[in-house]
Amino acid sequence: MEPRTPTRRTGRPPRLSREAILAAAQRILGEEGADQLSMRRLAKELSSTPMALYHHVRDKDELLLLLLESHASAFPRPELPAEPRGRLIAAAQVLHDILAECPWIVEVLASDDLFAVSALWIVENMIDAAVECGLTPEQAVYVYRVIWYYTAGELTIRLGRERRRATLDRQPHRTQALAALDPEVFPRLASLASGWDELTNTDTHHEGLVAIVDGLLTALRPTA
Amino acid sequence: MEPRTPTRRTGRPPRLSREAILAAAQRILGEEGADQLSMRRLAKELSSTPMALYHHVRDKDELLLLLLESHASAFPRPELPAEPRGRLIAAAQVLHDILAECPWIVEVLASDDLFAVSALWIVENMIDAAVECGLTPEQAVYVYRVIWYYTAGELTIRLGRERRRATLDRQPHRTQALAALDPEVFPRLASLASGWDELTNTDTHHEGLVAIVDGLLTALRPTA
DNA sequence: ACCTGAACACCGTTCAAGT
DNA sequence: ACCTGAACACCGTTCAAGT
Repeated sequence: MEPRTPTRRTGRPPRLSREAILAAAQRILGEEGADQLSMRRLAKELSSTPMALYHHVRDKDELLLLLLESHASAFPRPELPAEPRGRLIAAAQVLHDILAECPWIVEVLASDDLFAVSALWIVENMIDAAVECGLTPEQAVYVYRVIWYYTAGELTIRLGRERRRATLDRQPHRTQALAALDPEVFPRLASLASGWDELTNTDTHHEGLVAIVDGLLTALRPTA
Repeated sequence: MEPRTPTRRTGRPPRLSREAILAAAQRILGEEGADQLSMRRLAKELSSTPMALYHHVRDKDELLLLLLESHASAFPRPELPAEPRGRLIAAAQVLHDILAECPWIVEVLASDDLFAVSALWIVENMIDAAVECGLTPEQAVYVYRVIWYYTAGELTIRLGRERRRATLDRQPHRTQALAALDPEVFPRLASLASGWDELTNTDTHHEGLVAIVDGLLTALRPTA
């Protein structure tokens, strides 16, 4: 009379799982960098074949989005200020901080400017805060987009720098190219040449973000 | 007594040339898109072999930079306003307009945030205008960088959209994903869902740029 | 149901040889 | 000097077959 356990399995028991695949992918990402993460390399890491992976993820893009998803959901979710301008800035900052640890995802995200669901609360907060700042919903989306472009750009260039570091910097450095410029036609660039690398390597994301938010708010807000 | 012509050629006469290679590359770019431009495809276009190309360009990156170079130098160079804020904005706008026609270059440019020499006058003008706005050279470079990130981000996402269009849009659209959100936890996103695509497809680069410039100037400028 | 092997249709680039 | 062919060391993905 005892019924057969309803969750009876059929077929071969799985050797791989999404979790195992994601864990292996994270290992490669951490130890060898995003450029080394290929379906073939990942299969090797799991002592499996490339094709076995396609039983657990639809394609490589889905794999990358799953990685972002797990990274974003593990990220500590900070208290946001109640005051709208501060909330907008703080939310945008979290967005940046989450993605700064996986800039390789921007290439995937760029295809359609949207996100992992576990990061959607950030977008919601940004738009809501912008509306509370006195903007229309349409303007709020526009503010969100400008900030997203800024963030995506910073990440793209961050990724480029990382790649460059990985390729061991054998190419002539930009400082030299700048120093070689004719100071008659490029006075500013020529005089800045020696300090260029230092200037462009400093992290100024946050100040830029604040300035952008304030610029947008003053441009759009009805002058009360 | 007549000396032998000093430019006497030795060896085999060239069948390929940089110009021919660049022209063919531009043809592929225009007709089939940036994704189709590979060294092998380019060789085929020229009825040659992939390896013949390496006699005229160092590698694929150099080829892409040469393409940018020729594109940028052909671009009409507009009069810039004398007034510094306007000049800063106008220069940044040209930068954007030049690159908007070849967003695929951003991946290459991103490796080190610098340019084709025939676009350097823009950077020079941006930094010079920022200094004339009352900023220090260091602040001016920082302003340039924020604008460059914004521009690079817009281009990256533009490229993504183009790629998406090329892959024939067979994936479920974001509007659906947004509409499926719980309006209790994502009230803003849920209510915007139906208009999302339209809102995110409109070109708002210029307004964003102006707002960013003004935001940066008010944040940095000594309150006179 | 889950996994394997071989194959397809590509990449960028190096190297040794040909004219 | 300029070009070719074959090869190296990869990609993501599909398809037919195995257990």
